[in-house]
Amino acid sequence: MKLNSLRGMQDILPEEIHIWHYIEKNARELFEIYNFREIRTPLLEQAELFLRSIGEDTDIVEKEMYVFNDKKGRKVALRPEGTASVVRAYIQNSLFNNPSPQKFYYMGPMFRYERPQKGRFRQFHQIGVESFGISTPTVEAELILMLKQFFERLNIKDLNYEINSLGCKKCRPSYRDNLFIYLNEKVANLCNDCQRRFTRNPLRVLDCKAPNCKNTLKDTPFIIDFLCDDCRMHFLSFQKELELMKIKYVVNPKIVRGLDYYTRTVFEITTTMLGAQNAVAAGGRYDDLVESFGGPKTPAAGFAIGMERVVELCKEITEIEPKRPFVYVAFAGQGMEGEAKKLVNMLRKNGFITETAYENLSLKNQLKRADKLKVEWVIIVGEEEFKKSMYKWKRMKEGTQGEARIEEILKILREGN
RNA sequence: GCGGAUGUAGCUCAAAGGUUAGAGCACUGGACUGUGGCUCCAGGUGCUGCGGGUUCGAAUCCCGUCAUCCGCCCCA
Repeated sequence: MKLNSLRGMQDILPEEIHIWHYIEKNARELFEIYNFREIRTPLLEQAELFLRSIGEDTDIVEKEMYVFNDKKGRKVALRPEGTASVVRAYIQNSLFNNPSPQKFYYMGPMFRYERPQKGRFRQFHQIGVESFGISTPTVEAELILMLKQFFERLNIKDLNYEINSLGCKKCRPSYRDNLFIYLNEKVANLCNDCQRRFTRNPLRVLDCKAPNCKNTLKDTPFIIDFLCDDCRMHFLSFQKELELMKIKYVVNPKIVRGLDYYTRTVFEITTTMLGAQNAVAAGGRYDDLVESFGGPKTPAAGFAIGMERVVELCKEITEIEPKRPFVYVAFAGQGMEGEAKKLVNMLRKNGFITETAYENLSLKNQLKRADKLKVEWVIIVGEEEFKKSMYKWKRMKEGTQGEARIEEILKILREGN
């Protein structure tokens, strides 16, 4: 019987792991420059954490979450996103007692039971950040700027920055009422999905891509026209910040987001290069979430980057060389195998990526293997040279070679590194 | 959850119901016992995704199932 990985879950092979390392390294470096620090939270949490943060009516919770009972019958869930866990950890560890802002980043797998597609998997990876304690839109602006620099580092271009405001506890109810009245007149013309959404969560209707619905909803009122004074000011000064930093953006009143905890600012960064799964990063502000979990009233904002999608873009755009062994140690002649082993250990202690023959191969075959491994240098431990305390070195690309003592060999390798 | 396309060697693909299922690349060994790439030779390259059915006979037709891809939905 052949055992395969579960649907939508894939192996990341050494072949492409270097791209992941490259992206992760850039994220760590950059985020730490902005004083975000890494936090690691469990992959498994009480299911209720996500029900209460993301929202019970959302698709994520309703049909995409991996939920099951553990051996004691507790309802647990694999995390479908990162924010809820970080908020939980922030409260549980009383991190709000530390000076504001508290800034965290994380990277790791998330799980959603979705139908797999290009750029969409059941186990996927996100790099995310969360910033707690500051209510001014300078926080969101900093997040966007940091994202922009992140993508610049990776040489990813042609991204669209779209922003919107969802208002707050004060202004959203009046908008919702208004939208309901408006939609009530048109509901007969909407698609089946939208008719369902209309009763469940009217805001979701705005996101529909069906041509007919789009047309019917041309004149739908938008939330940004119903913002309270505070929210409007917040949104305007957010845009001002973006302009100061020369970030090109588009206000897209249709961005609704699939998680209920967002307030005020939301944003999406999209690309046209990945087909239907076009969001590479998204996030927003969630000023009520910490408090709703029993923490002190704490404004907060964050974003998440879709790792697989960024990897895909990197494959198309940048050439990142995978790591290859640097030196191959070959041997020829009586008793040289042991001497070769000593040399291998020595080179490895000196930090060179070293490979060697593990079986008794002809020198020809050893060189053949070295060639296939694409190593830069071969050191041959040969009987004749060994008598003179020398080794033969060979630079594979040029085919040049010579003899040298060990100190010189190390020097040559260091210079060639 | 809905609609569509596709599953043959590690990879890219042939074989239009009829011999023992093929080609290129890759892989392993040899020609070459102290020198890689080139060439030549030899060779695993395989439950034709899996399970049924139709047929004298199925990679080929039908049904189911699983997987992948595309679209919807949703999102990162």
